Amino acid sequence: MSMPLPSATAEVRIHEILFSIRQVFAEKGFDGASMQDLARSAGMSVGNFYRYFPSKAAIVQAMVGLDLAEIEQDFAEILVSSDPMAGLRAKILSRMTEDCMDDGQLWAEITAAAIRKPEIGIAATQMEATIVAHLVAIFARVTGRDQSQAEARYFGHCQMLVMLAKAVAMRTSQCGPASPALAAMVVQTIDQILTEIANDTAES
Amino acid sequence: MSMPLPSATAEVRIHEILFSIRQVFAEKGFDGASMQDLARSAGMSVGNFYRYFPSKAAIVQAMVGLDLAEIEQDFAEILVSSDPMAGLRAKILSRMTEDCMDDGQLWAEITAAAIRKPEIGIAATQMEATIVAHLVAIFARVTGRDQSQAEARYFGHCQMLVMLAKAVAMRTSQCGPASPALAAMVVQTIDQILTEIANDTAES
DNA sequence: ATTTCGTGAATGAACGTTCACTCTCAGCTC
DNA sequence: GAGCTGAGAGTGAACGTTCATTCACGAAAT
Repeated sequence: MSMPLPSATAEVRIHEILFSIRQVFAEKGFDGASMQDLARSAGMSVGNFYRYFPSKAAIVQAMVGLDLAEIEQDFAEILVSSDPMAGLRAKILSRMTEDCMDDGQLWAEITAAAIRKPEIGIAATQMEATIVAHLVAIFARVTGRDQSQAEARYFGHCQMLVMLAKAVAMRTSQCGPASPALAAMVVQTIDQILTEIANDTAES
Repeated sequence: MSMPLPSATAEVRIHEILFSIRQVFAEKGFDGASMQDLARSAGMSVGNFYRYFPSKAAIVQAMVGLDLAEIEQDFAEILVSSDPMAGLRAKILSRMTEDCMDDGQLWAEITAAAIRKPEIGIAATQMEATIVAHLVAIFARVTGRDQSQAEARYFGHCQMLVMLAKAVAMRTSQCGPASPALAAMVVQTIDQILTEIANDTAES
């Protein structure tokens, strides 16, 4: 479809491909999207496509990796900001309302595929672990505890936050934007988790 | 594979087929499971299989319908019990620990397929609506409000509960049983939703 | 001159679906 | 009872399509 763009290095090229493929994968699913479909959406021939990704699972792995990199950047910004807790809250809420429509669909597919293909499952599990680790780091900073103490205390909170965010995204892509009543419940739950942690600062 | 069993009516037969198919669908996914696979698992030929289900989507629709019927029976028992709130809580928690391993996998597949195939999406949406309606009925009874008032007040709570239950089931099938910390968070959140409603009884 | 980037036809397997067919058995006539 | 009938349950080969993957080959770039 799109002109190949005379662009730079192979890694950049892979990013471009992943970006242009994204929607096809979300719309047709892991098994539903054929290599022919994907190659066409990437604006290249099948043969050439295989030079970039040796298998379908590799595509998903790369896509997860890309999403993770993006999220890690968000976390980096939040961690060094003056009010990490507020920044985190804003990020979570914006994730839920902003780009969900596409992302939720994709996550539903990845979640389903993760259970079947071990390689995808590993990537997905690793992603959650990484996010949780970043959340723990933020909470450690906010409460003034060290990393391991924060992990022991807030591990469940972090997992809960991740699960909630994913669930909302998936629901949104299936049913359309959440009803105000549901949105209110979600926000309330998140706020409660966050304030419970914020009020749990270590005495000096 | 299995002897045809001399069993009764066509409807019963369909239940048997759905039961024996379930696992294949969960393991291979909507597109991944072929009609040949499914027919073999049902212990019959492809041709005969098509006499029971005209398409793959029809299978999922029937499967959702069966699950819904089962859930409706659970709700019926809860509604007439002496302490519906406790019964409901027990049911939700048992759903999350008991049969999740298989069910979560299946729900991940259905959720993903629901976004792609409108017919499946409709069935899934209807299922959620039905469950929410039953929850509203229980909360109406517990708080002594009428149906429409209960709906206006607790719609978000109900949707939240359904979303949470689904999310936990899907997570369990992907990562194994939730960590104690996460389980505690989930239970806490559910209990909070339920007690918030229980404390909101209408003054007489 | 060699590596990289690109093509798209070819291949063989597997797919969803159809179809012509068999088998079984209850109900009917004689 | 013997013989016919037509409907329901079941079969599996066959059809046309699409799939993932490969490959022989051309164009550009170093």
